[in-house]
This record gives sequence, structure tokens and C-alpha cells, in this order.
Amino acid sequence: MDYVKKGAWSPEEDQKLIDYIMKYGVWNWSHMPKFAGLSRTGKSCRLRWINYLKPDLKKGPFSMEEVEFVIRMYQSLGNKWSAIAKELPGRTDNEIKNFYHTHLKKHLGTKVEVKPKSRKKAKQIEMSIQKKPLITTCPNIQGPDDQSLDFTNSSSSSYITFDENYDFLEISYQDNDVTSIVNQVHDDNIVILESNPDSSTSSSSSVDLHINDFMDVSVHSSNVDFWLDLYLAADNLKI
DNA sequence: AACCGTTCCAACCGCAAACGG
DNA sequence: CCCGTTTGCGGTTGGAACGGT
Repeated sequence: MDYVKKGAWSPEEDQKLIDYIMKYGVWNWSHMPKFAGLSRTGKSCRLRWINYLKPDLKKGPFSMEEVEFVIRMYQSLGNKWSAIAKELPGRTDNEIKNFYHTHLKKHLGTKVEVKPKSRKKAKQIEMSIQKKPLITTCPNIQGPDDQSLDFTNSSSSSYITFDENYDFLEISYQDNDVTSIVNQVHDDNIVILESNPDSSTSSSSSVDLHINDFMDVSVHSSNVDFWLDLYLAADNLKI
């Protein structure tokens, strides 16, 4: 049998693979296809089973908890997708990798420079960040009342404030007090912060993170191209 | 309706690691 | 230890679906 099928799996092929594995289990991926009546490579069968057909897979969009977990794991492990997947039951390495590339990648690139006032403070911040790092993300997010939180054309300062646990407190922007909106974003939610990647052409798009004496953290930028978005955990969140 | 650019993910590929004779 | 085979991993991509004009 020389012909090897490639591309999308048909429902019939899926069923053959499921039936075979349910009956005989996985014993040898490379030999199994011909016994299962499949014109596929073992590699293709393995991938199809592991990433799609296995019964204990969780289907559907990532929950907020899963998103947060993936972000934190990525920030501590990097692109160790299988290691991350092991800690996230029901999600495969491929799924997490796809999720990262489609939803997170473009938002995680910006480094925020921390300029603590003292060495002690620096250590505190370092530990705090390890525990609960600043996270990033999505442009053009809709606020709770469908208010679009668009900071793209900022020509003034923006502040975002966290408490000593790095929990989000408030945000102020120009003359507009958006605290009322933000207050609806609850503690469990992730606040995302980044400079606009599209503004990379501009000469000085730095963002400074200032630690004040109260151990609050505020982010300040007077750069025209700086923008902030909030990544809301509300049910209407689209990611 | 037709076209076109973008988004997204299933599935591919190459390579590395693990296995086993 | 060696070497062929199998399994596992991470980067990449083809094309379907979607959204805008």
C-alpha cells in the first residue's frame, strides 16, 4: 500500500481510528494504520488522536483561568508547549501553541522596563512579578457597556495602578476618568498593558514603570503612540 | 453578489529524544 | 556503545471561514 492520504481527516477516517484504538489501544503508531484500515502515516494518526479524537480533550474556547494560566506559564517556561499542556488538563500542546500564536503572541512582545527606587524595592518587585507578572494584550476590546476602550490616539499621560499584590486598582487617562468602567473589571481579571506595536517606527516609544513610595505601581507614558487596552474577563470578552 | 484581505487552526514538516535489539 | 526505529516536540503553513467593501 503505497498511497498515503494527507490533509483533513474525514469523519469515516476518524471513526476507524477511534474504533481501532478503543478496541486495541495504542501499541505502535507506525504499524497501526494498516490494521485500522487507514491510508495514513502513523505520525498523522498519532497527531489526529492526541489533538482531536482523544476522549478526555476539552473542546471550545479557553476559560479566563486557562488564559491566565497559559500566559503565566509562558512567561515562566517560554515555548515549552508540552510542558504547559501537562499542567492544563484537556488541552493539547498544539492547541496551546495555536492559542498563543493567534491570541497572545503579538501582545506579549513588549518589555516593560522597571526602574525601582531602591535595591530592596527592586527585589520586592522582582518577586512580585515572578508571582504575578504584568500581562499584556488585546487592542480594541469592548468595555462592559460596549464602550470601546481605545487609547490609540493618546496625546497625554496614562496611568494604571496596582496594589501591593499587583492587583489592579485603577486607571486614569487624560481628563477622562475611566475608573468607573475599570471598577467593573474585577480582581480576578487580567489587566493588559503594552505599547502599541504598530508604533515601532516612532523614535521614542518607551514606557516607564515607576514605583512610588506606597509600593503602588503606576505606569506612565507621555508618548503620543502609547496606548493601553484592557483585557476583560467579562462574559462578553472576545479573544 | 463578488472580490479581497485577514484570522485561525488542523495538520504538516524536520529534527531531536527515547527506545530497544 | 551503536544504530535503526519509533515517538515527541515546536515551527510553519494551506486553506476554510470570516469580515469588510
